[in-house]
Amino acid sequence: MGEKKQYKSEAFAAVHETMDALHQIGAIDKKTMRSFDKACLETLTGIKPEAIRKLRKRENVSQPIFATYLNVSRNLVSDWERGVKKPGGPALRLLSVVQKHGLDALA
Amino acid sequence: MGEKKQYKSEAFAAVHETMDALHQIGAIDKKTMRSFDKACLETLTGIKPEAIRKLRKRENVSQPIFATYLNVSRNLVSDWERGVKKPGGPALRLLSVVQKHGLDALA
DNA sequence: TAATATATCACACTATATGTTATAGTTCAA
DNA sequence: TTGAACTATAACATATAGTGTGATATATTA
Repeated sequence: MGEKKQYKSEAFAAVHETMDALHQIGAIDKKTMRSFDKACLETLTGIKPEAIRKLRKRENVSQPIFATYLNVSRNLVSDWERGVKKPGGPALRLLSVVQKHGLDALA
Repeated sequence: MGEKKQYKSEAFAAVHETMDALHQIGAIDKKTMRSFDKACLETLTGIKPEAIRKLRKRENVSQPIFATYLNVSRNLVSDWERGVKKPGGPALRLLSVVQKHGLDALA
């Protein structure tokens, strides 16, 4: 039903558009559509402390500024980069988005 | 130093570009630049349970799919929408991004 | 001198994960 | 039409660890 998903690549997104069109004209059923969607969803892996620091420096911002973007405390970013604490769940998704599209994607 | 920030509006972003250019040619110093940046950073407010549900329905996805996008558990989305639990920090930022740019922004 | 960035620590909180059960709607085949 | 299988959602309990707050200290920078 035109559900928006998250894909492993733009290629997957393109394929999904085709699948979606096929579904809308009745060529494929809902169940097939659902299982297809699930297969296309991306799985998130962890990120290493140094990778976080590199990412932040790539974006050329300080820890406080970086923290404000992600809506977390400044100390947390410091802890992440030193491996004291590890980002998970929503924070991991945010970092992934920044990796792919930059901090501007959060604006 | 061309730092990338998060702005309250596109107008702010435009103004920042100008400020950035002025800084690069030495018209303004680093300190002024920093304080300007801080003033432009957006403050995140909470989001009501119904707003989360509306947002998800606007994106036309189920709770499990929505959860996968945000990289949270399926039950958590249910709890958010019923007001049992409230998203904060990184999760709030993610929801804000989806509100402004849609789920595709997380792809 | 003053402001900023970063590191570091202690403490408390709650957001989140995980697992389970139940109900209802949908799909598909017998 | 019936029923089995799958999906979505709600609901609850438990445990974890991610996160926030506040403070201090050092080094850098305006």
